[in-house]
Amino acid sequence: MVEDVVRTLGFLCMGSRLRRIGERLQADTQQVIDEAGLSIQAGQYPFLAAIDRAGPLTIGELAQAVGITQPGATRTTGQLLELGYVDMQPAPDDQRRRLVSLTDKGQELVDHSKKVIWPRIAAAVADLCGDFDGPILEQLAAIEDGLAVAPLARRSPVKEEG
Amino acid sequence: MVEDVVRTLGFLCMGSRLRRIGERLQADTQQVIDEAGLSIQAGQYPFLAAIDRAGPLTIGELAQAVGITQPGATRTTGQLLELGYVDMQPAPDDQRRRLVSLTDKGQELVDHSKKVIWPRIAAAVADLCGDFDGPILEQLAAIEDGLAVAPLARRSPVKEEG
DNA sequence: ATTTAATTCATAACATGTTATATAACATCC
DNA sequence: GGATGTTATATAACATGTTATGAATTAAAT
Repeated sequence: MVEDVVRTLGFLCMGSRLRRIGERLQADTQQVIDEAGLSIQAGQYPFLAAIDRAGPLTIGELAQAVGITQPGATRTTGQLLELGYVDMQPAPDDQRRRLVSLTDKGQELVDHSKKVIWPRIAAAVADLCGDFDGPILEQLAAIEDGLAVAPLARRSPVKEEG
Repeated sequence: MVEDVVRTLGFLCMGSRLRRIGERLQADTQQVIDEAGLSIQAGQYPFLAAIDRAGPLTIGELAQAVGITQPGATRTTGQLLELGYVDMQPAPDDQRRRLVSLTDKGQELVDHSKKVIWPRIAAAVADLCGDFDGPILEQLAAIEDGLAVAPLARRSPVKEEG
């Protein structure tokens, strides 16, 4: 059995490790979704949830809401259009913006998911994470806030001045 | 300003969120590496570190060590070969296995990184994460162990039996 | 008012993960 | 000891993130 270096190296490989765990969690989440017979990707859910919460959003707002870049939001929105879960139309006051809204089918999926799938996923993840003393969600929030305040490159830099 | 749904939804979007933070951390790490004038990708470091710690490893062992699948290990090893940091030769006893070892150039990079870059990155990440009460590395270990014991789909499932 | 700059989304090219599958080498079993 | 299965790696196809850049529309400026 080979040593898990990412784990061994601790803070040094924190980025790789978070990504790795995130990918694993999302794959597991996908399994729950698939077992429920829903045809949607785990990564597409936050888009629907964002529109459900805030009403129709533009591509740029969706990107912000789910925390990815605009081209990623464009692509996923295109997929959701194909699937018939969202509709898109130019904003009346600004032809550059595209307002993305839920279709009836999309709203139904969201409503059903809120009742059946999302609580189950949240409970399973809480079961996985929540039993430890430190409240991990708050820690993640603090990390995100910390990164916004100062990126790694500005933290504990090598002393360059005398 | 648009609400950050991934953050708002908490445990439900834990996978997306960990991935997102991991990507951000790795991008930041890359910046530190670039500023130090080293020509290597952040994601390639764990491979070199694994060989440095354990001695020559096969492709499969590397995949295990860094926690990705074998095709990913094959690709990254190919890149490290191109860069001249590793060398590859068939295992003497089993021609299917390829033993990947550090070249002199690779060993120099590792030695230099251990002195100059890695401590800096680890310190910066610790600065970012370490100040909160819960020891996040232990929590991540517990999450990984928990996933190995039972995937999400087997946690808090919908009651199907009576 | 026409030119210039800024904004919004789309698209291309790339990075790096995945799954599925092919190929070569080793192991096993009558 | 040759057929059959298993294992290790490579490769193809895909998923989903990124950066860089182009096209259309709006805003600003002289």
